[in-house]
Amino acid sequence: MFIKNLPHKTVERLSQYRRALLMILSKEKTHVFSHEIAQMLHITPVQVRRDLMLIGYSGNLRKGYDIKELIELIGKIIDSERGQRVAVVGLGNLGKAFISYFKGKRSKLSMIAAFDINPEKINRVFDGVPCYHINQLPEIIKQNNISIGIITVPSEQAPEIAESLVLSGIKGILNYTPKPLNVPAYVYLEEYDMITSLEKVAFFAKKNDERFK
Amino acid sequence: MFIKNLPHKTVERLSQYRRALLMILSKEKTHVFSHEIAQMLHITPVQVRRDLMLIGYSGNLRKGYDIKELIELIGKIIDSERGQRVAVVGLGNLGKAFISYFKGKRSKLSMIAAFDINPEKINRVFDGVPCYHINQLPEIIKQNNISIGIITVPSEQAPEIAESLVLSGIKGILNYTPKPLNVPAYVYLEEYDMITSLEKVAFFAKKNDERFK
DNA sequence: GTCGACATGTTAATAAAATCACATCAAAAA
DNA sequence: TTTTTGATGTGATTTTATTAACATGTCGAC
Ligand SMILES: NC(=O)c1ccc[n+]([C@@H]2O[C@H](COP(=O)([O-])OP(=O)(O)OC[C@H]3O[C@@H](n4cnc5c(N)ncnc54)[C@H](O)[C@@H]3O)[C@@H](O)[C@H]2O)c1
Ligand SMILES: NC(=O)c1ccc[n+]([C@@H]2O[C@H](COP(=O)([O-])OP(=O)(O)OC[C@H]3O[C@@H](n4cnc5c(N)ncnc54)[C@H](O)[C@@H]3O)[C@@H](O)[C@H]2O)c1
Repeated sequence: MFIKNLPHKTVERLSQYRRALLMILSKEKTHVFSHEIAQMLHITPVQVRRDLMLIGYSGNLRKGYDIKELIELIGKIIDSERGQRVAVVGLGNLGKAFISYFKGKRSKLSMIAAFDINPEKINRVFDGVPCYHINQLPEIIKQNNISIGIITVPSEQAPEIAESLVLSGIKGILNYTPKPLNVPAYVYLEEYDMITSLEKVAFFAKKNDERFK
Repeated sequence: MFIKNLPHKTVERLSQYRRALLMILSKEKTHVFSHEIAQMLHITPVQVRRDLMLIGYSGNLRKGYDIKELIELIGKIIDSERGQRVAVVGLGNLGKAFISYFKGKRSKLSMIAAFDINPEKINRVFDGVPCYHINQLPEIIKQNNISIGIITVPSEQAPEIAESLVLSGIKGILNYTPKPLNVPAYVYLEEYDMITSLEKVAFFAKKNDERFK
C-alpha cells in the first residue's frame, strides 16, 4: 500500500504507534482512543488523529480505533510487501544489544547476518543470527538480497564498511558510529549518536530546572 | 551563557557540530568553513551559518570559523557551568555500550555510577564506572547529586526505575526501553527506540529504491 | 587599484509540522 | 424523545524549521 508524501515525522510515529499498540494488544482490550495512544507517546490526541487520517484510517466514534486493524494497516504502509533483510556489521556491545532486542519482534524485517573480524565471534550464532567474517560481506549481502545494514564497528572502520555495503547493493544504512559517512543519494542514511541524545537531555533538564525553580 | 529560546533542532545540531569539530581538530587545521561542517552532517551550509548566528558566533570571512573557539562557545551554551552527573541503570549490553562509548569523551557530563541487580556486576568497576546494587540507587543519586539517568534495564522494570529516579531527585531521563514512561513535567524525558530508526530506514530505503529505479 | 571569486551574516520567503476550533456523530442519560 | 457527553475527522491557523536571496566583506590575480 502506498500513500504519497507521508511526512517524515508521521512515518516515525506510525512505527511508534505500532510498537505501543502491540504492547497493549490483548483479548480484553480490542479498541483504543486517540488520547490513550497520545498519552503513551507524550503527544497530543489531535496529532494521533491527524496521522491516522493521513493513512486513511477511520475509528469507531464510540469505541475508538480497532487495535488489530490499525496494527495491520500500519504494517501495510510502512513495511515492504516482500520484506526486507537486515545485517549488522560489528558484533560488539551495541551490535549484540540490537540483535537481542530485535529478536522475537514482529516483522517483515528479518535479521539475516552479522559480520565481525574477531575470530571468536565468527562462525557462531548469536541469538539466532549467524556471524560471518567481514570479508564475506559482499558475497553474503548479495546472496541473501540484504537491503539494510547497521554499522556498529569501531568508528575508524565505519567509512570502509559503508563503502563495502554500498558496493554490495545495500539500500539503507543505519550508522551508530560517530563518524560521518558519505553515501550516494540512492542509499538512505540515518545516523544516531547517543551522546547527542544525552546532551540534549542535559540541556533541557538544566533549562527545566531553572524554569520550575 | 544563556540564549533565550534556542530551537530544539539547533540544540541538537550544536551537539553534533561539536562532535564533528572535535574530530577534525588538529594543529594543522584550525579553521573550518560552513560548507565543510555541512557536508559532514549532511545538511546545508546555510543551516550551519544560521545556527551559529543564533548563538552569536562570527567567523572569519576568509578563513571560516575558528574550530577551537567554536567548540568552546558551544560548550558555554549547551553545557551546564557546574557540570552534570549521569548514571546508567542496567549494565547489560546497551548500558555497557553507552559507558564504553562515553569514556574519554569531553565533558561537563560525568558518568558517576551504574546500577544493576545482577550480583556478578555489583561492586565492580566497568570502564571506570562503579556498579552498585539497585537498592542503593536513591542514596547514591542524592549523595552525588546526579541529575541525569539513563535507563537500560529490561523493559518491564523501566517504570519502577523511572519512578525511583524521579523520587531521588533526577532532572532528566534518557529511556532506551520501549516501555513508555510517565514522569512529572519538571523532569525532561527523551525516549529512543532502535527499531523505530530501523523501520524508518526500511521505509525510506524502499521509497528511494522505487524513485531511483 | 579594481575586479572576480568566494566566504559570511541576515532578512525574507517557503515549507513542514503541530495545534486550534469546530462540525459531526453515536450512545447514554434524562 | 430529547439532551448531554465525549469521541472522531478535518479545514484553518499558528508555530517551527528550512531554504532562498542577497548585501557585505576579504583577498588574490591581473
Ligand atoms: N552512536 C552511539 O549511540 C554509540 C553508542 C555506543 C557505541 N557507539 C559506537 O558504536 C561502535 C561500536 O560500539 P561497541 O560498544 O559495540 O564497540 P565494541 O568494541 O564492543 O564492538 C565493536 C565490534 O566490531 C568488531 N570489528 C572491529 N573491526 C571490524 C571490522 N573491520 N569489520 C567488522 N567488525 C569489526 C569488533 O571485533 C567488535 O566486535 C563504536 O564505534 C562506538 O563508538 C556508538
Ligand atoms: N531502545 C533501544 O534502542 C534498545 C536497543 C536494545 C535494547 N533495548 C532495550 O534496552 C534494555 C536493555 O537491553 P540490553 O540488551 O542491554 O539487555 P540486557 O539483558 O543485556 O541488560 C539488562 C541489564 O539490566 C539488569 N537488570 C535487570 N533488572 C534490573 C533491575 N530491576 N534493576 C537494575 N538492573 C536490572 C540486568 O541484570 C542486565 O544487566 C531492554 O529493555 C531492551 O529491550 C532497547
